[in-house]
Amino acid sequence: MSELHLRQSTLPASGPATISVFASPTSWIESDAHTQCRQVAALDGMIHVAAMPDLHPGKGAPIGAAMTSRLLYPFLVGSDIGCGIAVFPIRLKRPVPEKLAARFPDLDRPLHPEHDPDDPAWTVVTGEIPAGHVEGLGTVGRGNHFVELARIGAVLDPAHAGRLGLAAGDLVLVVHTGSRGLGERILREHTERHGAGPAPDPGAYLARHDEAVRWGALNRRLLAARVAYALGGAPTEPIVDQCHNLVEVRDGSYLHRKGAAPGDGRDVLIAGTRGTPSYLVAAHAGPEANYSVAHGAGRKMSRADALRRGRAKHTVEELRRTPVGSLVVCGDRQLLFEEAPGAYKRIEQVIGDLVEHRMATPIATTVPLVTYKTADLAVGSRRDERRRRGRR
DNA sequence: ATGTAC
Repeated sequence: MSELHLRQSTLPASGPATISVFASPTSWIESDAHTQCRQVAALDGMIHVAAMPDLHPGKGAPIGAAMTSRLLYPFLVGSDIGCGIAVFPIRLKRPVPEKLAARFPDLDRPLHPEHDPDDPAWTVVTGEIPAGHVEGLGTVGRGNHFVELARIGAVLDPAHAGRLGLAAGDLVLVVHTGSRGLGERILREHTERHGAGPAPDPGAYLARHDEAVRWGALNRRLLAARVAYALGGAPTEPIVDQCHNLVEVRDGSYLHRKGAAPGDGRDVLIAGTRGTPSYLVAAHAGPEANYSVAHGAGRKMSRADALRRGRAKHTVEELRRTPVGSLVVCGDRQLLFEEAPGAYKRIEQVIGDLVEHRMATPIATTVPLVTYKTADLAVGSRRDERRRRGRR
């Protein structure tokens, strides 16, 4: 009887490539995303498209998919090469969201080796900066990127959580960001010459891609260190750090992941939203899933729809103070609406689909306390006011 | 998701 649960829906593919969708029939997936999966499956050299339960339409290619091919297609990774989610343990004395939100540093302001040589966050940089790319280091970016202080909520696999050094109530920093301008430049330089076509010299693309992947991982460590110092903690090694936009050579073909995390025996944080928990899972996805799992709740609405509907439904204050009691640092009203929890699918449904298809086992949830999206104008003006009054 | 142009 479990056989039924193991089977995933299959979309008719126009070419020889196969498509598997790992979502239960009750999980709503926008039809444009299915269309994009068929378009990808029809590309020259495609072997198999695995769609995750957080599948949604992207720019040209679906987001939430793992795609194998005999040719390397840079656009199937996208511009944010190396984007991923890392989890860093942190110890703080009294985690009061209101106080900590005001202490988050400006993560839109880059750290520059020459302009900020004394910033303590540099201690996490031990080797060379990948590609020698110093622009934008230590910045979080926009869109769905964030840095979040969270506490471990439900512990669903105590033994596994224990091996990671986690117990209920512990604090972590969750960092979701990528390679900023570097990955964007790498894709643009390919697209200017070859459009959506495959890389004529896969090795040359892969060399630059690998640098962007390393840059993304370094950026997540820098961000965690910046925030840890600002909140009165200390930098730590990540206990989880998986990249969900990348390509790897596997079994002689190219496995492209776009909004899909490596799922072959690794621990992954699957992001919820800025008002719901996220799930730390042990991923064990097989070949049908292209060894991948979902990377987050997945957008339910386009940014335009979320903005339009959010404005009618929510006040800014509702979105800055979430249903789980956390605070969202975001001085950009539009981004606040675009990233509202209601613009995303229910994370429990996404995790449920992964569990049903035996692709992942939940370890623990992380519950947001403070999520940083972009500099809060109110905080800046309060600081200025204090300075004017001479209270340092 | 991005830097940059409108």
